[in-house]
Amino acid sequence: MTYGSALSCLADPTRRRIFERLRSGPAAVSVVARGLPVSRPAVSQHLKVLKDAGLVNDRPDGTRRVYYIDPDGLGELRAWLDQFWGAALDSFKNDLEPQLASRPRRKP
Amino acid sequence: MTYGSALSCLADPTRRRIFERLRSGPAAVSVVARGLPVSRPAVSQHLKVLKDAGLVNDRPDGTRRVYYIDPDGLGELRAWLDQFWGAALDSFKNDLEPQLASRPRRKP
DNA sequence: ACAAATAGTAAGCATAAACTTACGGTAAGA
DNA sequence: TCTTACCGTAAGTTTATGCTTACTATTTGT
Repeated sequence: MTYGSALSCLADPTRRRIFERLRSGPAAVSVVARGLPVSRPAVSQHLKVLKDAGLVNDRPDGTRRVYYIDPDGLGELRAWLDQFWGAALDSFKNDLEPQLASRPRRKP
Repeated sequence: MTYGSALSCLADPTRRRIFERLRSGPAAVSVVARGLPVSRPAVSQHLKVLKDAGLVNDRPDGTRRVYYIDPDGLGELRAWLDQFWGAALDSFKNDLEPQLASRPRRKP
């Protein structure tokens, strides 16, 4: 259930901004924190959550720590999302009105 | 920013279960509530949130209210997600190591 | 060796939100 | 008409979590 944690992560606006910042390339924690309205420790905590969810990875660089997007986590999320497409969906929406299988009424 | 609310919605496990239940076809509120460990009003509240996010729609059916997945909301979410793919991503991950543009060091 | 820079962690607080029970409202069948 | 089934909303409680301010650790450069 790793897509669950991925969704939890990206539900937070600040975490989304961090993630979108990383889309333009790897960056160290303080670099990411610059331009965000929260403190650097907050960014550290967010990055930890993102990493636990498999959405980012990090790499040491001196005293710095460079974070970058991990496509694997995104892949799982996308795979889960794609389960919701298919012919059935549109046929349902466009009022073909299938007969609602389990529908206990008082009298047939 | 409707993908934001979509992500918030699907971050909740109960809401995900409701959404996945609807994947197998439209269903009334009490039918959805059956098989879930929460009360029926809770399901009603969740469905309202899902509807506000554009992920589901509803249709009256007597005293019942039939909910079904709205592909439009899913589309926006998917479009946002797709922004994170591209050649850049994999080149970043596989240690091609771009030079980290903004990197103030004490001495060059 | 010492100082500076960078980052992670702990403790504490405040807000959001998910759930329950109770109530009101509408549509259908006898 | 009156009863039953179904649904949404209000009020209130509890839990989760995002943020801040310390503090500690590690690495680099002089």
